Amino acid sequence: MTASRPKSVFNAHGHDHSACISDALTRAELLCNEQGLRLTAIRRRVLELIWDNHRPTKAYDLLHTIGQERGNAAPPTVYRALDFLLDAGLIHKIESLNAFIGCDAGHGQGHPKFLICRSCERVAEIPSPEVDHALAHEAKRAGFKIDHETIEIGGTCRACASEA
Amino acid sequence: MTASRPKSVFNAHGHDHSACISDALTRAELLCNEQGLRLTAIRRRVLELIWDNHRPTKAYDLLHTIGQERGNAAPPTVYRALDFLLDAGLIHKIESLNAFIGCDAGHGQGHPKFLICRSCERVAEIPSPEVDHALAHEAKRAGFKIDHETIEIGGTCRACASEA
DNA sequence: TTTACAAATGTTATATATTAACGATTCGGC
DNA sequence: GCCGAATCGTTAATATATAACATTTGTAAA
Repeated sequence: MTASRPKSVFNAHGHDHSACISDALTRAELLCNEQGLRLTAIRRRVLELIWDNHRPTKAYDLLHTIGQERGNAAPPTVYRALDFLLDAGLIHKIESLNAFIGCDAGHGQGHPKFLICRSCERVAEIPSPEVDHALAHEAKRAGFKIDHETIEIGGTCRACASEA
Repeated sequence: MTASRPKSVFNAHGHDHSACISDALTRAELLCNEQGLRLTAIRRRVLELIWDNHRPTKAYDLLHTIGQERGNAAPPTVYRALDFLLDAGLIHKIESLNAFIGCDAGHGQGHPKFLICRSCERVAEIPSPEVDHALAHEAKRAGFKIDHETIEIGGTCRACASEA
């Protein structure tokens, strides 16, 4: 919980990102302790690699890195760790990119929603009770019971727009 | 533009689906004529196969069908047709399923949004100015310029819920 | 109408993404 | 220490998608 944490990942120039990583790992350990889950070495390392930056990470990038570090790693090594982290709510999958991003709990109580900058490739998780409410309203109108929401907004962040 | 067209694809029992298909193909031809695009035999057939029902269609299902019909077909055959139809706005990709659905223009002026029933696998394209407005508001707050929205809501439709 | 260029398609190969299946190991409770 | 469950190693298969280059076709200018 460092003062240098940026308000938005889109203004992340020179922020103390090591704090993001260590905070995420600390939160993961707390959550696993609370829930009796085992944050094994592989799982922890995968989470750490995903938090290496604020860009979504691809499964095969993880596979290559883990493979180099351990001398061996097959796809299931990575996908099992990803499944665990997804189930634990520690990461999210970005469907439109086939990639994974650390959960920073920025969605609050609602479903996660993402702003994805196509220029810097950073992804911000945003809360929006307004969007949640509007979608709940649409679902109710259609008699549709919502289980899961995939909300991924692609575009250009403020920082990249002002650079252009 | 047939009277038997259902209000929702979730209440599509016994509707005259051939009208859905022919309407979609007619609209495609009009749009291509207007815009100077070429709706070739392969592209037209792929669009027709996607409109075969109101469920998302996978690329390799198309590949197998086209392959049988033509005696030959490699992945690029299908993916190039899909790219064309996507660019023309005639189909949408459902990112969370890696599958494709015909555009029925049900999103009106806004970005497309989908209700996806996990039980009957039907997909409904819904308009929602309310959701569009809420997302535009969030984007403005973040200084984010929206290019594209992926909004895919998974759950259970009314018809499937009442069957259970 | 021939030529020439661009668009579309054919073809081969490969990269990326994901899961199945089964054996070996390790962890935690008894 | 023993046992069952969870985790991991390993091999293989399946699913999704793109790169690269050759060939053909459509179209419009010369």
